[in-house]
Amino acid sequence: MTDDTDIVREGDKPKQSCLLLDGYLFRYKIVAAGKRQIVSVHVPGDIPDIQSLLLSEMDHSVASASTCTLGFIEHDALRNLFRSHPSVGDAFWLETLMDASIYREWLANIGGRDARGRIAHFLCELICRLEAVDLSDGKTLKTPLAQFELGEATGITTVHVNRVLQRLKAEAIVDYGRHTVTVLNSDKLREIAEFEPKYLHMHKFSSPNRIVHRT
Amino acid sequence: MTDDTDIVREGDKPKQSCLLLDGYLFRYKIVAAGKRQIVSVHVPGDIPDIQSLLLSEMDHSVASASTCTLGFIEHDALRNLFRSHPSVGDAFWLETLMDASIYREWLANIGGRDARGRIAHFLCELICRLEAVDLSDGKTLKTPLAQFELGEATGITTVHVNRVLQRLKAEAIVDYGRHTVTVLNSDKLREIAEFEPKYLHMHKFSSPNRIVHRT
DNA sequence: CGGCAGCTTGAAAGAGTTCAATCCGTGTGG
DNA sequence: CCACACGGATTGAACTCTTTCAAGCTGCCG
Repeated sequence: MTDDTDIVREGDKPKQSCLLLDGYLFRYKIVAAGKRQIVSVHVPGDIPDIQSLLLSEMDHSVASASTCTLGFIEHDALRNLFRSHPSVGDAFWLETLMDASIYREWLANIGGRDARGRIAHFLCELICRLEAVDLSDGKTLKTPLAQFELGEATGITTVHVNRVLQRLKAEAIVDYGRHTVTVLNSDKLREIAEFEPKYLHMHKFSSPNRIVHRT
Repeated sequence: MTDDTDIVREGDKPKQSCLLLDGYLFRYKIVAAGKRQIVSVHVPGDIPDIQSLLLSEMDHSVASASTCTLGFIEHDALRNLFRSHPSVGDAFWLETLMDASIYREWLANIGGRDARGRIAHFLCELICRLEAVDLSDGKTLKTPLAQFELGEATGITTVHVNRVLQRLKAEAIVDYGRHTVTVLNSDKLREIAEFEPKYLHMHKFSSPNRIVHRT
């Protein structure tokens, strides 16, 4: 699956869900103004659209943010799986609940912070989630979104995202490169973001992070 | 339960969930800046915190927006209920999914629209949800939030909320009174809001809207 | 070696915020 | 039953963050 390709579109009625194995994915909605709002970003291990299991029609789209690898699981298989193993059902529900928790935090982020804070918070969250699946050492990560997409995720103009990123770099806090994001001063970054990771409910995971079932 | 009282607080580990029978409830988070962000509003029939069933520690607070009536249901009872009746489990999961869908729309709303559009959208959604439970005729509703709270929900300053509301009234679109909100021109309101209710997944409900189990 | 997508830059305009004072409705105590 | 008190609503003016527009730059793919 290559860059910026839709995997499911608003209005679709998928018969399978996907599991992200490698790369980044994001969900977005089109705001009538013609703008696109990215509402979540997904990292390997996530199951970005189990919701289609119960809500037949997609209310948003899912697209790949990078070259990525996905596994597809038929809805029927999923349904059988969690009928016979209630704990699997719980796990899916939990996934949904954690998604919701992240949405709440994003709302607070976009609704309550200025551009600088929003971007810092976005990055803190991503690092945290990547560390949990061993894809970051807390300092470096593969750039998930282009600058303009970062803007679409945080509700900021491309131009302004750019200026904020430049300042963060000049202040030796983060360097948001095209391929790699490098955190230069994570204390400062967290401070700007007022980052408090409790909402990620990370303690739920011990390694191995997830048990994955394929069909 | 009277006005603006916390029902559950961030950090709590509730052993019961509540069902909103009458009045309004909202969830909020404190952004470190000292601001409060309201992340959702609930109307009668909603079960605002089933999530505590699986996510033990609250990552946000729930408060009453008005005098309201609630039913409490023990977690143990809930768990038994949906263990023995899988379809009830589905119903709860569905509730969570619909919440998530609303969060996504709110993100698009706050991230993508200006103050006027945000407020219009907020109102359109509320009316739609209230109509579904026969608490509005589409023109009139009991005011859910004070102006300053409307600001906390949409990420706008009280002062600016006030100015926007004044204009909406002057243009004969909505009259946001202290006790009652009156829609004067719902076509125009929807137009400003670019409102598209698909995300509410309303077709899921036929009357009677919900089957409620008490213990 | 194009050419295009995405990144940069500058200047000007605008939406929304901040601050600070005033008003108003309602509920409370005397 | 009146008067004060307080939370919320209003207003005005100054200010600033963010957007907008528009043009130039750059790295990378074909």
